[in-house]
Amino acid sequence: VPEGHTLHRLARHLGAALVGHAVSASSPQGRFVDGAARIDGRTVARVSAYGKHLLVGFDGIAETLHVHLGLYGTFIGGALPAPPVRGALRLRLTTEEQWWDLRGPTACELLDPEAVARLLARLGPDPLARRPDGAAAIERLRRSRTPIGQALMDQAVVAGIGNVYRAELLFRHGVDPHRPAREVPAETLEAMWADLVRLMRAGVRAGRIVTTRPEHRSRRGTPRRDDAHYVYRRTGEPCRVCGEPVRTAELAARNVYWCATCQS
DNA sequence: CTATGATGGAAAC
DNA sequence: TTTCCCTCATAGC
Repeated sequence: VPEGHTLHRLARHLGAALVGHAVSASSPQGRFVDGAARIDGRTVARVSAYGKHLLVGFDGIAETLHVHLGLYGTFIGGALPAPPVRGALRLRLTTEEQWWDLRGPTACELLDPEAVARLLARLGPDPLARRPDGAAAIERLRRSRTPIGQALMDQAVVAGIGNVYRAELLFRHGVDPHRPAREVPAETLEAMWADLVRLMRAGVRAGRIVTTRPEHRSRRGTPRRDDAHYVYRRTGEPCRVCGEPVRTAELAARNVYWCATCQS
């Protein structure tokens, strides 16, 4: 589920496995052969995530590996021996101990420092940054005439939110996704940001998105997947708070889910 | 087993 | 506005 939490979790795991280690790099699929050759044998210097973007730096070259998983990319690894190469394997990295396979990414490329700077410059504040800049994010929302459900998905406004966090955050604060962002009270936006930081940090820790409060789940203990969300992908099912059927519509080219009673 | 749609975003039209 | 990336969880047979 590659929203921002997935990328930050991945950066943490990749960093622990690769930083300080030399990697062998190959592109069995054939679409990143030159890039793989450029990093093959080099030592990984740093791994970081910005919004939904992953950056990997290497000793000895100025370029940075940039990965964006898109809608269905995966980057998974484990202890050697590596599994047999299968299907469209864009990039395989191995150390003496571990393998990491990248499949189906939207972006897998080497960027020079200027391109990295341009990439970061077009991203809004990341709730998962070490020092999240809520004031800047709220300022961007307050200037936006677009529906808040659309503005939240704009990576130049907030970096790392995807369709699940959008729907769930708006539900938790009783805000209709179609409401113009600038009409949402400042105190609501501030509460939303603080909540978003908490939710996404929990998402990094758990490796999944859980937004329901315990009292709104059908059972106690660790929520099952069908108990983890208030509205996301629950079209027609009863709202966990008021019982009204959850609605769906298209907003920012994606399905948005909301409760018309709880969110106004 | 196959069919479907999905958490995203850039490029092509 | 449409296409593409070509994975993976889930639903249905």
